[in-house]
Amino acid sequence: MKDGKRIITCHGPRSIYARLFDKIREQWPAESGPGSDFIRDIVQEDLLSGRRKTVVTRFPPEPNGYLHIGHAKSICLNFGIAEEFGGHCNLRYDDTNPTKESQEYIDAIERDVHWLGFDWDKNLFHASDYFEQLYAWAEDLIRAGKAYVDDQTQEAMRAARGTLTEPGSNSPFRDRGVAENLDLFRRMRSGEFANGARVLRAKIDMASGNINLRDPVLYRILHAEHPRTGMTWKIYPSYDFAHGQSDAIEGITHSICTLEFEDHRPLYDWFIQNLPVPSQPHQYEFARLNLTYTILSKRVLTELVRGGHVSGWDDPRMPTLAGLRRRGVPPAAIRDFVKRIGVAKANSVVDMAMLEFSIREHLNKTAPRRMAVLRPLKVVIENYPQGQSEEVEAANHPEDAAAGARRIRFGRELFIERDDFMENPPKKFFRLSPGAEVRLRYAYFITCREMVKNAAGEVVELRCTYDPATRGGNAPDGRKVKATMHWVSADASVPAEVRLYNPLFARADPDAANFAADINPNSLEVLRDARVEPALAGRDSNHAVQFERLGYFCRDPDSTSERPVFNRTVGLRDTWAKVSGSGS
RNA sequence: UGGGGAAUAGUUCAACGGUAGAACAUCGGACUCUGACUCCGAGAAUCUAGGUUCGAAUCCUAGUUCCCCAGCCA
Repeated sequence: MKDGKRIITCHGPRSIYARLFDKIREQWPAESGPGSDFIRDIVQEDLLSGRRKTVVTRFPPEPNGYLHIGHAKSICLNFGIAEEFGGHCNLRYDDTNPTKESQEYIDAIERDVHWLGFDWDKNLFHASDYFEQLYAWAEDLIRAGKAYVDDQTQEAMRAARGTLTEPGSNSPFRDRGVAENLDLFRRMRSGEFANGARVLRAKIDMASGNINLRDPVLYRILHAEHPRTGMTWKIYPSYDFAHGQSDAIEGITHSICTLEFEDHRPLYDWFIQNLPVPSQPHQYEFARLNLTYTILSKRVLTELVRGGHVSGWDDPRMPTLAGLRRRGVPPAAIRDFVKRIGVAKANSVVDMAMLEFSIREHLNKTAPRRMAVLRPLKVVIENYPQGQSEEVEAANHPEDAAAGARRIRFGRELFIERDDFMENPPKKFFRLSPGAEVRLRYAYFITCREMVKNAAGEVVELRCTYDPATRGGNAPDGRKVKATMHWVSADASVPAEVRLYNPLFARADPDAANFAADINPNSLEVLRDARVEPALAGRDSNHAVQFERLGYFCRDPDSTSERPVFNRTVGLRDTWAKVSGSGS
């Protein structure tokens, strides 16, 4: 604290607000930390000022694909705000386009939102729940002379819409009488006309600088089966005509969406003002999530799946929630990540390293430690008695004694990691090399005496000696080794398949328009000869584990009882790889 | 050349006329039976030019750059 320091406090309305904010915070304490952003500020002020008595939000996916981590940002925002301010959040399907939607996606969305850790309780809705009401409102608009049936072809409509810099021109059908409009619209509903024959349009302003206001389409004819309403409807409302009104019906107070809808807001408001809706929702926009080395676009993700570039929506390389789940990413890590990146209106690309940090941070605390050797190199302990073996004790978690310990079989023949041996080690390499002594974790110090090579000159086996006095991993004479290495017993270990994942795209900034060119050919590496300690073999659980010194892994559903398959969720930070320049 | 938005360390987000701060990343160091974790430290930013003000990232003016919009997609 400095002497003579004076802070000129701001009197007037601000300080009053500051006190009120404190009060609000007491009343609605955020779960962990104050977590604030411009949207939460708006919500707070609305509650303070009395403009709103309560907060109701909604997460409104269209069931035309799987949810990805970008949706997680929206889910955490909408459900999070509702929770923090004592309101509720609806799950609402924006199911207004039956040609793109399916039950598979509906099921996947519910599974994924639940998995992420949110619950809509009874508040599950569909835009299709409101089709009848929306239709009635459309007729209201027609009666008020604010909507008309347009017979123009799609091409003619496009031509008459004008361009970004030139105004559009009125449709020749714009001034049709109310009776004729009503008759035509009802016949559209009854299925009398073919797809594309006519549309219902709002009569707003063909010269507006905002193209969304140039007589937007309210209804189009679609003879298609809807996952929920079947063949009942032959016409379907557009997004613009359905969304705000659905919000109003549900009593949504804060309708939070992404930036690209910013210039739909005037249209959103136009409907709210011109229709007898039961409430007055407002729309707010935030910047969607972008991540380096991936593409968060349903279109691209769909093509990745359909084009066979990945094994499915839940391929562990996919940024989908299903993919992240299969990859072994804990939902809590995703929530933490979303909290860290914040919410703002500036377009941004978040470094994938931030996601990885959240994942590691969570897994470090929760994942039991195990030993596994990905690329085995055989080690024979020459001075270890033939035909004998013993058990050593290994802690399940170094920072959590309550996690207990397990016993691991040690014997004359072992496997170590191929990367942990170098015949001609560089200076900073302090693992195993000819003549060097290292510790086998929880077991003994061993020294490499001899290499066995095959005809090609490759090292296929190491002949070592151990120091029986170092049992448990400590030398009674106090001598130190520079490396501690993981290992498994040759006999008492289980063969496993391990799948290593690298970024799906080779560039930090892949081109969504031509994504195939940027796909990383080495995004998946399958190791078929891995060996894991037996404790890992039997378990059905897909709980995350740490393979010591390697990374966090989880059991893949492709596992069989005799052959487990593990996915690498994320590697450990690897300072050595940086120093040596050898990635893996 | 229309309309709507956004510009702060490498990245993401704070700072709401009064000391530009955090996290991730990067680089050092300590510790270590995981080259992990943890701990300590360092470098690193207000788009530009004017103006208002005792004082500007914040207000004003003019510019620059980037993003979105011309589906009967959402």
